[in-house]
Amino acid sequence: MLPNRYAFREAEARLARLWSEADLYAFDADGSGPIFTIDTPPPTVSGELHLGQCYSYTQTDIIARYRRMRGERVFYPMGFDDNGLPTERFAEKRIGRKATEMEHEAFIAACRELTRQTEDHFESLWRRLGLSVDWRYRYSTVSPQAQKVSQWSFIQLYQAGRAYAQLAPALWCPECQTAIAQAEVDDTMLPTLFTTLAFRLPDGGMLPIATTRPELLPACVAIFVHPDDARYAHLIGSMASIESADFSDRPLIEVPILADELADPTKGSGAVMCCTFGDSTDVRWWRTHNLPLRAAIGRDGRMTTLVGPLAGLPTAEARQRILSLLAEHGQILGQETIEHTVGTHERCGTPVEYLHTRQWFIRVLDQKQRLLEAGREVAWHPDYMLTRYERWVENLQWDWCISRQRYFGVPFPAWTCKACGKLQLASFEQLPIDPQLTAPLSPCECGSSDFEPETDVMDTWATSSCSPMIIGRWPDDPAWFAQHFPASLRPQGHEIIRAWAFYTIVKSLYHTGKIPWHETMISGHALSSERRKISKSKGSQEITPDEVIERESADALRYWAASGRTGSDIAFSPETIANGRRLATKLWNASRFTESRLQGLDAAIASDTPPDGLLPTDRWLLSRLARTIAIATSELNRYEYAAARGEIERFFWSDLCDNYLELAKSRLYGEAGPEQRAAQWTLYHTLLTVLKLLAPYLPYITEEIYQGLFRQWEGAASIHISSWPSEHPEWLDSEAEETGKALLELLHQVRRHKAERNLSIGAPLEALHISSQQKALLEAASTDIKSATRAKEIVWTAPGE
RNA sequence: GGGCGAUUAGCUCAGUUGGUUAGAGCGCUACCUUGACAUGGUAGAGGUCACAGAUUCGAGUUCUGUAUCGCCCACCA
Repeated sequence: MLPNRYAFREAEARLARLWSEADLYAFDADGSGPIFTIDTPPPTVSGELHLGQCYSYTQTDIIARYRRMRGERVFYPMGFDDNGLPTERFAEKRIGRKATEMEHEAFIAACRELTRQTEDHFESLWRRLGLSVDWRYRYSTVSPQAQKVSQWSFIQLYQAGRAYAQLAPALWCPECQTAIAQAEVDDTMLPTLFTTLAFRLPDGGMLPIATTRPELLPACVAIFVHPDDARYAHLIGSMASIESADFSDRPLIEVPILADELADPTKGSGAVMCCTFGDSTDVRWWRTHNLPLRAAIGRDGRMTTLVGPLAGLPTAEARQRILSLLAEHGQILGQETIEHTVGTHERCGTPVEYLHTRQWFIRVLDQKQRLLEAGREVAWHPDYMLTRYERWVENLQWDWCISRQRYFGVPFPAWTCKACGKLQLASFEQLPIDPQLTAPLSPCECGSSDFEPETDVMDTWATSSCSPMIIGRWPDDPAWFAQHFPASLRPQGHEIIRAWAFYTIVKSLYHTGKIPWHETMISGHALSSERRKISKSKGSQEITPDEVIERESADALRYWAASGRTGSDIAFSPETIANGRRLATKLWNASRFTESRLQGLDAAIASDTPPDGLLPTDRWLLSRLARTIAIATSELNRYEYAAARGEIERFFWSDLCDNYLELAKSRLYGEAGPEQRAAQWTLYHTLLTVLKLLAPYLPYITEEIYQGLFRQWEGAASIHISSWPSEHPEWLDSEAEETGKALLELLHQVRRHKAERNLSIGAPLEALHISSQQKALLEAASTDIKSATRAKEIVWTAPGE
């Protein structure tokens, strides 16, 4: 017997244990049937999981559960992205010391221990949330296997000429002392002193130049004006200069005045310094105009010897000193404070610089067309997300920089020969390898065995972009790889289409010539109640997933996560969570009622074959159910989980509970006989179907009811490995639906009649006068009409009477 | 500045190819302890579908423009 109350805390914990012990979600490698492989996003191990992640991971789980019930062999692994800068910063924060202040080995060991603990914690939350992951396949991007894949990928790309090292201007974070990718740069509004400097012209005239970076003056290599700017047209080609003996290695900075479209006549004086490098325009000009390189800022963010006596100062201090020196010499024409956006490193908030360093790149610029075609081969849900990918690819400016000057990451598996400078790659058998700890297997072609190991590590994207290959066991297990690559589905957030989706497509295309997955489901963000992105909102006032689960149940949290259209952002909503709770309670009570009315339940009721003598009411409900199944199925096929859920709920709440149960009550309470059996059969199968339809959303309550009420009659050990309801076109019955509509209208009128007279809905009626065109249809449902209206007698009158 | 989305009831959201009085839940009002459920039920109030044009017999739905918000990118002298 189902108890009166559903105690979710006890039940959810117990069921989660049960599923785990039964390996319920184990991938069946030897079975038959189509394989559905999910290229799960490995959450970054850089803090706690937040509600935003519960939001998107639940959506994926709903799809996984749906597919599993459809008979597909779902391969649903889970990974954790636990190397690279984000994890290092997380570790530094937890340890309270910086990586640069520790022994290399000790820092790595601390990172490993911390990530292991954190990942165990993540796993327990995911289990509690009910994610139907096959935990035997938990992976981590810093694991030996993932490192091996990542290093082998690099070696392959290098040998194919697609990876190369180059001295190049790269975005650099002086705080983290590493190159970073475009994708890691945030815009921050900062107040800045905007200073106008006086450059001298050959004719003795003066040229005003406005700048926010006066400390880069020693790195100034040119001045640019717009070719159409009448004020300066006559100056193009001549030189401008400024005295700089106090703060530069050259006493006079003298640079050419050049013309370029990118100079904006409306900004500052219309003439602008080009320094190597202040911003990306400088980089562009440096390239297109073949300008010399003068690096005023070093890797540590301090000034180089280019600034003469000021060498070694941090940039901010150098700026102050240079400004006061310029002021002393009367070289400042004006100053104002402005607000402007500065590129900052998203991990630490430090303004980024462009430095000329040796970095590893993967060539992508020459493959835009192929990458666009590949993107179009993937089915995007929702489809407009493809456009974001296309715009990103079309607007790519640089090749993909994959190297980082950090510690806890995947090393580049290579050494450089000190004698001849040739790069030596590790051999496959050596992988994974740290070239700083292990030497090459053979000497260099030139005969020397004196090698300089690579000290860089790869950016996290370089490894996480291999996720379909990591879960596909590339290249060690070709049979497995053939089964799981391309993967069926990549779920991910829309903000990283340009990063994760793009990089994954790049790698997949370069290594296999194929797209990495057939479909991708893009999720939106969960926003806090103030409509800010949850992962970015600061402070501890934010409610945690554990709290919500403890207070409201995992089912209720999942219910919220399945609201809203696929891909759209949604605000955290306690009201929606409460609705989830209500739905669970309603399911529980409807099931208890069903259980009580199905005493003496037998195999015939549980069988798929309906008994003879279904009443119009039964046939109406079944017809509505058939439509609900069809709609829910087609919505889930197009990854619109919320639309599917809405349809199921409407059917359950309104058709089944509010109407059918009231109509069928007297049959269910009344005498045994064909009419009662018809109602029992209808109720049994309708409730079971509703539970199955809701099982992907509310895995706990549906399982609890299934175990208590249905398992003994159904074959499956768990609702989650039972079969998804088939569509039953034979239940569609337009005549019964007509009757149903008439019945509902009748019920509505009777209920209004009672409400207007402040009568209880159960108040008996002496006689119910029905005047309807559909008398013939309704008459067959007399028993049920009396049941729902409590009419003692029905009097049929002709329409118009 | 560019791209993509959003703007519908007090709140959170649906509205698939343009077609009769625009939907749901919450909240609100009134009533009902009815033999599953008061974590319930019934009935009801509440919207000039951001704004301005255009196309059409007909526009929440298509087009153009404007405003506001979000994400992404660019700019950032």
